[in-house]
Amino acid sequence: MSETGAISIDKIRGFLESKGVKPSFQRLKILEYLLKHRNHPSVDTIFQALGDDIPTLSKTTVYNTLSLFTQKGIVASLTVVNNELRYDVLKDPHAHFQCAICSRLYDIPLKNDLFQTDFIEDHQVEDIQVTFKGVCKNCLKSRNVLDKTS
Amino acid sequence: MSETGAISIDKIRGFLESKGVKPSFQRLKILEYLLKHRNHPSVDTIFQALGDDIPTLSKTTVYNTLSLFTQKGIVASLTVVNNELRYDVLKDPHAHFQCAICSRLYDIPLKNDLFQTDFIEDHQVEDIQVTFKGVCKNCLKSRNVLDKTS
DNA sequence: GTATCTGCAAAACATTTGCAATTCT
DNA sequence: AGAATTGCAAATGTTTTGCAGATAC
Repeated sequence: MSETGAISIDKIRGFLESKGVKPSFQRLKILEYLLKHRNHPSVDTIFQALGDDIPTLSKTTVYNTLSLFTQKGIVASLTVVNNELRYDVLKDPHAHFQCAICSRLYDIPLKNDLFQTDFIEDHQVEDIQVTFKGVCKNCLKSRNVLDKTS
Repeated sequence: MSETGAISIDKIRGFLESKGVKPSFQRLKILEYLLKHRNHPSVDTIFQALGDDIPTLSKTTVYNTLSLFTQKGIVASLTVVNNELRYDVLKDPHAHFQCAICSRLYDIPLKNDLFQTDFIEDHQVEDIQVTFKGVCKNCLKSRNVLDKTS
């Protein structure tokens, strides 16, 4: 497993405090999880994953914490997959690619300057979400295998 | 009310048949509604609106029909607003602008050629959704009024 | 007459809300 | 003790499923 975002609990605590959020154990663990797993987890995924560390954890707390984080600009809830909220730690603006087959979400860097606009058609733009849908490289590979064998 | 897409029932019937969908009364009415109201209605909106024409209509049928249409590539379900599915008749690729205040959805034409790509990072792209979020011109106006009076 | 389509009722989910118990200082 | 946080249980809202009745060819 990739441990890309291995950040110390102390740094996370400091970060939360700097954002005006009291760093409770639950909040620390949830943010740590989000930083470690950059695959846009759902509330349920987070809840399941933290169950081992925090046996008394309630799903309500996960909901509460994520909406607090959203308010404070720490995470963003994004384009819904299968009617459930997915969360993303805020970082450089990027697009998402969602596979129609395995429904995995990938991050796509956005180099294009289309997204520098502050106004479109008199509307004031504050956020941009770009989602590509299609078949991801993994599923393309499996599909090719099938094509060959059939 | 704008009646932009006034298309005859016969044309709609022919279109459905060409897509391999049997043109039942319910299906005709639902597609007619989608063509006439290009404001990304929710299942409930469609259900309410057609209640007059089809008193026996069931919400299940609206769900069934829309997922059939989605399968057949006639409509696309899109980025969820307030956790409900919204539907769009397929037409030229375009972006959406969602107002954070009144939560209205606007269509934004996409002229940029960023979206001609068939592949990004080895993924095969079949659909692109671009959603801008912010404050729409109407709400900007009201906000300005408030600013002046306060 | 058989396939398909429709629609009611119930079930399955995700999310929110009310409130009591817990924790922190 | 007082304020904030947590978590259970119930409520809400959307979507799905099972199945019986209606409809179409």
